[in-house]
Amino acid sequence: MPAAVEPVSVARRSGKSEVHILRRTQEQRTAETRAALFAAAVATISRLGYSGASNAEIADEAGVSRGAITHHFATRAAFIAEVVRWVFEQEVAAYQQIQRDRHVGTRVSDWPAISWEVLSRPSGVAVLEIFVASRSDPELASLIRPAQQAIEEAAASAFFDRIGATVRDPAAIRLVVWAVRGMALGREFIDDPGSMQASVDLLTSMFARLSPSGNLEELIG
Amino acid sequence: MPAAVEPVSVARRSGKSEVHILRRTQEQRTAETRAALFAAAVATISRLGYSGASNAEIADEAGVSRGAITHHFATRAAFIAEVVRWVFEQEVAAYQQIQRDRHVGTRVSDWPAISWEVLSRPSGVAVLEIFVASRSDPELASLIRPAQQAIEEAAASAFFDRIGATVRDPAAIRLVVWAVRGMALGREFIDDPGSMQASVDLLTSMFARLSPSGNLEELIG
DNA sequence: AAACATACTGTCAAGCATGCACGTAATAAT
DNA sequence: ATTATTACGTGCATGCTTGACAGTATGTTT
Repeated sequence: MPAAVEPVSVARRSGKSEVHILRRTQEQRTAETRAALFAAAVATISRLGYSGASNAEIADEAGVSRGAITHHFATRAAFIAEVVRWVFEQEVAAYQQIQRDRHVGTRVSDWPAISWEVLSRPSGVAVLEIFVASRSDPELASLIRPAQQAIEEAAASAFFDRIGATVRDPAAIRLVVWAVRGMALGREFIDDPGSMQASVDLLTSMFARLSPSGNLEELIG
Repeated sequence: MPAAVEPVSVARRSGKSEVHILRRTQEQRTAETRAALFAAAVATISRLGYSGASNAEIADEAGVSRGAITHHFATRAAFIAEVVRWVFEQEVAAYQQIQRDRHVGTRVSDWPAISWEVLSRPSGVAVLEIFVASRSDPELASLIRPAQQAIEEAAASAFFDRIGATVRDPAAIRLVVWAVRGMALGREFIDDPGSMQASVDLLTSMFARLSPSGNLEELIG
């Protein structure tokens, strides 16, 4: 049936050959579809929660069929693991961009606000949900474990280097990251989500009062 | 078939009637089975994660059949919601017992350690997993919402009353509770789970240094 | 332009979880 | 004792999700 509709790339007859208005290289098609799938996964998990985010839902959100997911990723666990890595890359970039654009991050008291801004976004909460889900999925757990370690080290470097820390005690950074993650998650379950900001501000002010100079030793000493 | 095996309550013939060694009232049977199911739910969620904790797994862990769950709870969501309430009751009791037995809780700097001790237990993490799962289950979400509010108020009272707070600012208590929950969750995903204690200790020392007197105004001021 | 490679779609089978219906065992009531 | 009521076990049916496969469309190479 040559009269079939072509939803995405509209075709026209010009002479004998068909030229497509939207002509993309295979590389572009792959990159765009994968990006759309990653974004759709985050959006769908944010909207429906992890177990509500089936491949069918994600594919619908991305405007493709489930087969596209099957084609690009060997298994669902592999797909989700790549979603995690994609988000991590964006988070690292966001850390750096915030530090650069707003000239913050040189003092430890900047950490809570920066972490909150990055990790409280839908993608941050989505990744946390994936982490929780990985506890019932050994395959997924084994795939995201290395990614988790990588992000932990990347975040640590981004923070420690910025303040010029002499001791790289992970306790402070873990406190900030997981406390902020916990608050981001908790925001989903309280009546007034905006009120969680006050708790973040309190953590920030505690950091600032304990380390006026902004260095880490003063805080952990 | 009178020769059938009776696995739990052994029967003996004495004269014409059968007396059972383990004779419990219906009330006792119900209470014990429900308690076993609650404990089994927590244990199974801790071991396999929420979506790995099917009713079949939980029933196996409790030593009963799936039918027992069906009998006692109208639906799975109702079952899980009662698990949450059961855990909350235990948590409130644990808060009070710790404060009583160890004579702590009169200073805000006691909060992190007490919260950690209670919320980092398997049941605390299990409840958090249930909360996350409720995002994809509207029925479950609507059932645990009131329980969540109740525990929040109960915890607030337990803490505020104990330190004799004049201002009952929820920001501090939310910071502690959700930061601790986040750290308890994070502990499941780092290489050395024991190292999270250092972050809890850091939070504790920050509270102590900012509020040597132990009252809340000093901390949030 | 023809042949090939890659991207994507639609359908099907298998597995698993929940809820339901019915059967059996244990306790309570008469 | 008997009958009733409650507690619990077991098999069936439905719905949903993932993975597999065969087919179609689009892009690339020669």
